Amino acid sequence: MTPATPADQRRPMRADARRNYDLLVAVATELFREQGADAPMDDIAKRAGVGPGTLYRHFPHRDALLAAVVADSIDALYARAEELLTEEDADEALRLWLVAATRHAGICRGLAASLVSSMYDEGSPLRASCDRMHEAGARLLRRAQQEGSAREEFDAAVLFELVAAVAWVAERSTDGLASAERLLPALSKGLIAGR
Amino acid sequence: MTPATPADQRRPMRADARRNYDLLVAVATELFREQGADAPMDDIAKRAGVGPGTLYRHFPHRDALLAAVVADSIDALYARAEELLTEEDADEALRLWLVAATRHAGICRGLAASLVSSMYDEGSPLRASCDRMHEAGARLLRRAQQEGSAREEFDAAVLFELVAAVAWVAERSTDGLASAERLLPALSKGLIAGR
DNA sequence: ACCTGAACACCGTTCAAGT
DNA sequence: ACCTGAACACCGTTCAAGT
Repeated sequence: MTPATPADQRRPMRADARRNYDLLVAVATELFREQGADAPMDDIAKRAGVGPGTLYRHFPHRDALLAAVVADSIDALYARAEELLTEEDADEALRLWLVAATRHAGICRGLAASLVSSMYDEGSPLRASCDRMHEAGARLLRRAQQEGSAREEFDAAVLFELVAAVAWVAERSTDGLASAERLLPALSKGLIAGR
Repeated sequence: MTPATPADQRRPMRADARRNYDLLVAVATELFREQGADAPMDDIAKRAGVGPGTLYRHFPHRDALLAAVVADSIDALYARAEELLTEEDADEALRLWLVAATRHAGICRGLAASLVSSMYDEGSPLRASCDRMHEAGARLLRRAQQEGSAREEFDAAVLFELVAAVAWVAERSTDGLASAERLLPALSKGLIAGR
């Protein structure tokens, strides 16, 4: 499968630049978790002790910073997908994937929105993350359609959007992840019982 | 059922104030539709030809303005719910409600988010709209559970959140409502076919 | 009672000057 | 090659002065 090759490992950087890069990612991870993905860029720069210009040099858009912040979690989620592919019950594996993916999107408020947007935006820095989640979901869905009893008419794009949508609700509900867990069964089982 | 009694019909106002009030709602309706519910307040005031202070006097929060803007559509949606309650097939009525409610949330980008937030916020000016949609959904769901084959374990809150979530996805997908229509069947039928 | 618009705070983003 | 931070643009919100 596609190995993780974040931008920060490809290109060599001057030592002070690398220090700033890493520091900015660490600080952004904190602030995004505390305040959501729309935390002031200025605050991130300030807490990292650099000028705003430095922040924008490394990460021209907010999404570029967000992509760096979630890179590791995306790796973990992808690993989880591979694990689930070895689960004997294909339907159950798909259900567990929905749970894992929803939890992942809960890293910070606003992530679900950025991920969905990147689905429709070729040039987004989050595109790689989006694609990997998409691919992982596609495999699990296909297997559940062939070996299990997942309906044929749905595809990975629908899967991805539904997960993002549920994560989005969880973001603004006071009982957070609990609300996501109330919603997910409706996706797995459906509101109307099959004949 | 609860009759529509918008704030602007209860309290008498000086003629110029009333003119400004109505103008602001009309202008906001336009701008929200064009640019989404986060259109600059200043632009609304400017296009209406009033100072920002006047706007804030009538509508202390953005949501107060949004509530006034969607009041009519909420009435229409509620009427649609009553109509659907007379439909013979209770399951089909519920399905059609999902479609109607999703379309309604598509009035402007950002509406779904405000509606969901108001669900968890007692004091929100959108609370009344939220409650009416909630109530309408509850009736249709209950009937489908009793007369039709809707699953017992879901409630109106779940219904409301799922509709908002689907509308939210539609807002940021390039193919708009079409994507909502791809997603809704997954809610009605469910991803995994019942035994 | 209501309106006006200047004023302030806040934030994203750029860029000239530095090392 | 990279950093700094002043500067600008933009927007939400308030409030003193007006009618």
